[in-house]
Amino acid sequence: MSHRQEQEAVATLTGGLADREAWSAQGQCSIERALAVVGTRSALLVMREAYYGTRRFDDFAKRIGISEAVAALRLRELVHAGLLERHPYREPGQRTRDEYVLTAMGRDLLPAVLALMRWGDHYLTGPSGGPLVLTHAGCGSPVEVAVRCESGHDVPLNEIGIAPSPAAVPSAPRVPTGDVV
Amino acid sequence: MSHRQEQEAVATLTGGLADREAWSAQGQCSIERALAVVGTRSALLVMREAYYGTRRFDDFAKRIGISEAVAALRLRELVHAGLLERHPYREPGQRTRDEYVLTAMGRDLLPAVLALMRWGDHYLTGPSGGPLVLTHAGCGSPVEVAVRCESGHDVPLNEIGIAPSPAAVPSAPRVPTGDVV
DNA sequence: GTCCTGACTATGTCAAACCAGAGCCAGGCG
DNA sequence: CGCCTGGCTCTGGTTTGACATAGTCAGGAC
Repeated sequence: MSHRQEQEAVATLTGGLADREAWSAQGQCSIERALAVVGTRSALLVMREAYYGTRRFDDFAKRIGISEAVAALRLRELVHAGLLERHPYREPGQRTRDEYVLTAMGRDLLPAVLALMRWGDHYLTGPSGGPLVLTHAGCGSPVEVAVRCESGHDVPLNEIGIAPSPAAVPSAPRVPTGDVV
Repeated sequence: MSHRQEQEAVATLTGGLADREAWSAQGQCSIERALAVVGTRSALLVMREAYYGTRRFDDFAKRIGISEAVAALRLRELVHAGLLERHPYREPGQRTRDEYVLTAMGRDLLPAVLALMRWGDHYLTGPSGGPLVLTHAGCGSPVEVAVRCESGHDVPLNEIGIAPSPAAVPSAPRVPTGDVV
């Protein structure tokens, strides 16, 4: 069943994973877990609006173009999942309101959303690209999403190796949440 | 309605976008377009399997854990959208079959899927991280997804500037001399 | 007080996503 | 020739996502 498949797969499965009859990514896969949280259209669009700076309930609903019922539901879920936090605030002379602000967890999803956006720019729009251009505020160059390794090499997509996590091995250097910004 | 919002937004809206009452990302947004293609759980999981090297109909259904009806539907959609190609092949001594292989368009979605996976590893699993480790085949270091600019700088998430694309905005704000920000 | 606005909640409906199980067709094998 | 396997399609049903409309509730403005 797996004759020429390995050659042309994007990633290379190693360390016992190569026998695809022997395992399934089902259940514990991080992609599935992520999709359980932000796997709906409206959830990702809520995050998009949050990145653009939207904080208030009505604005989310209006700017995304979803009903208030859906906005309420989605915001509640995202707060519960930890991507957003809800807290009261008050503008001078106004009553207290609730606003929804990004947490570190929510901010760190941005690369995934950006990657999706860049892909859409490239393949799903006309030759002019997408409607928005993202630039590095420091230098003005366009922003891109790159796959690379921690040694700093750019990693071509066909040079990715996948191995089972060394769960039994003493913990590799792990960034303790929240400093990536 | 936009008082203190700009300060704490992740990205900075520029070039006329700052007035959020005046525009909406609705409709032309590349994120929305991308979601129209891979916005379902099963679509992204099909892509995941394709990255792992899966090519055959039954294997997609079995390894993802979706019904064959859904697999058939999703594969047809992804072929139609251009992420996969279907072509016949035959193993020696076997009858001809169809296989589904990634196109460039499909391969280029990998960074988005990887970013999602890394995020899931980080925030949705225990301290040991996700079940799979991705490494650069060349050097063995773990793979990560980075946001950076074309000049090569790493771009902290709060240093992203967003401007209307000079080509794609029909009315309103002109940004004449290249990139402002 | 009454009004008005922002932030929701409630109700009822429709479509899409998914599942389980049965059926169907092509073609190599015995 | 009939069997079996791979690769689907069909039927029928549930769950989830979304919409539109209407209602509630708190609290500053008047």
